[in-house]
Amino acid sequence: MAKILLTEDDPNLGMLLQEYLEAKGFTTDLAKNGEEGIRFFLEKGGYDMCIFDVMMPKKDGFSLAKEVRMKDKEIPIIFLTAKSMKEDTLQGFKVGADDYITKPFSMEELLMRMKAILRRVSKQEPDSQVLNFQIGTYEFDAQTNFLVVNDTKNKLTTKESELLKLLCQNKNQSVSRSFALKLIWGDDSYFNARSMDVYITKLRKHLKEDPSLQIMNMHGEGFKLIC
Amino acid sequence: MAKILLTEDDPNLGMLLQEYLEAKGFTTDLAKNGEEGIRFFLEKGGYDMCIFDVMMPKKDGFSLAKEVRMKDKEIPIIFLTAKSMKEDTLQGFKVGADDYITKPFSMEELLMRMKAILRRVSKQEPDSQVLNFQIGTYEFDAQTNFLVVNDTKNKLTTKESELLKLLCQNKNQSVSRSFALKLIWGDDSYFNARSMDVYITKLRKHLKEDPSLQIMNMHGEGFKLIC
DNA sequence: CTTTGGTGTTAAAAAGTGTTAAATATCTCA
DNA sequence: TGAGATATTTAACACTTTTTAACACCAAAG
Repeated sequence: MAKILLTEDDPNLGMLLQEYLEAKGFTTDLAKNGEEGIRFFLEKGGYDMCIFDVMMPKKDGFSLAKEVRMKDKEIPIIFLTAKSMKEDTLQGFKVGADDYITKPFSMEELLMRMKAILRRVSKQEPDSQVLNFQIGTYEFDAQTNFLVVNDTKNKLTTKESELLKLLCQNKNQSVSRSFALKLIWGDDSYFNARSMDVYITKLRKHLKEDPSLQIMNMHGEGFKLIC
Repeated sequence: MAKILLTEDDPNLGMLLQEYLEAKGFTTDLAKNGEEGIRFFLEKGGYDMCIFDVMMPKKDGFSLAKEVRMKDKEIPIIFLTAKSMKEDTLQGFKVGADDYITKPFSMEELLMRMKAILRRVSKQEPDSQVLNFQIGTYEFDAQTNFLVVNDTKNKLTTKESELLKLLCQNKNQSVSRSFALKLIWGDDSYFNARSMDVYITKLRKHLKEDPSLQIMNMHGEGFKLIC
C-alpha cells in the first residue's frame, strides 16, 4: 500500500498518528522536524504522500513543502495545523497543498481526506518524470544531457545537466541555493557554493543564443530561470 | 475555464458564491436544492466540479452526490456544511467527496481548495500571478526586475523589485511595515526595518521621473504607493 | 514645546555574485 | 597502467547588493 512521510514535532501525536496509519496499512516514516523531513525525503524517498505539521522547529512545514515540491511536483501534501488563520491556510495552498487540516481533528477524518486524495492520484498514470524540456528555442534532454539549439547539439556535463534540470523543473520560480547544493553537491558549503556559481556562468554561456532566456540571481536566495 | 455546479439552498450565500466564482472565471450554475441540482446535472451537464450544501430541502447533499456519482464516478465533489460532526464528515467522504468544508469558511479558502483539486484532476500549472505593472509612465516587470520609463530601462535588484512589487500589488493602499518585513526580509526586526527604509529611498529615486507617483509614509504604519 | 520614537538619507562595511583561469580530480582508451 | 582528455574545484579579482552606522529631521503624545 501507500508509503507516507509524516513530519510532526509533537512526539505523542506523531507516534499516535504513525501507529494509526500503520494499522490502516500505510507504511509510515515519522520525522520529528522539517530538517529530518527533507532528509528522509531525499535519502529514503519513494513516498506516495506527505503529511506535515506546519509549526515545527528547524524548518517549518511550508518551507519543507517548498523543498519537497522542487523535487516532486506531484506528490500530495497535507498540512496539519493548530492555527486556523486565513493567511496560513492560503499560504499552505500556495505552496501546493492538497489539503489543510486544523487541529484538533479526528484520525478518521484525516484518513478519509487521505483516501479522497489518493483516489484521485492513483487514477493517473504512474508519474514518469519529465526529463525533456523546451526552453525558449532550446531543447534540453536531462536524460542524455543534450542541449540542442538551431543546428548545434551540445552535450552538457553531469553537473551542468543536473543544475539546468533543476532550473527547468522550476522555471520562473526561484530555486534556493542551499537546496540546489544539497541536492546536487550533497552539502551546502562555501566551496560548493562557489562551484555552483561557476556552473551558473557555464549555463548562461550555453543559453546565450536565446536572449529571452536568462538565469537570474535572487540575491541571497538562489537562482531563477526565466523564459 | 472550469464549469461548476453549485447547489445551495440559502439564496444569499448561493448568490454570493456564484458571483465570487464567476468573478474568478468559473462558469457557475446555481441550483437551489438537491432536486434542481440533479436536474441541472442531468440536463445541462458538462460540469467539471460540484459544490453541494449538505442540508437542503428536497434531497440533501449526500443523496444528490450519490445520484451524481452513479452517473459520473470521476467528477470532483466538495461539500459545504454547517455541521462539523464527525459522522457527517465521514459520510461525505464515503459517498466520494473530494473535500468537505465547514461553515463558516472564507471564499478564498474555498477557491484554494477548488484549485488544489482541479490541479490534481487536470494537472494544470500552478497559478501564474500577474507580475507586470503599469505605474504612472513607468512599466514594471516583477518577473525580470525591469523598470522602464521613456527610453530608460533599469534593472532593479532583488530586494528593490520585491518591495516595489508589494507596493504595486497594493497601490493606493497602505502596506504595513511588519507585513512587508516578514514577507521580504523574513522577520520584523530593527535592522531589517532600517534596511527597508533605505530601500524606500532607493525606490523613490527610481520613480522620480514621474512626479505624480509617490511612496508615502503612513507614520507608524507603513507605506503607500500613490498613483 | 519638549520628549520620544519613527523616518529620510548618505556613506561605509559586509556579504554575496560573475567571471576567468589555474589546479585537482576523474575518466578513457590505447 | 598511464598519458591525455575532460570534468570539477579552488583561487583570485572585480564588482554588485544588502546591511549597518551615523546624523539630521519630522510627527505625535503629553
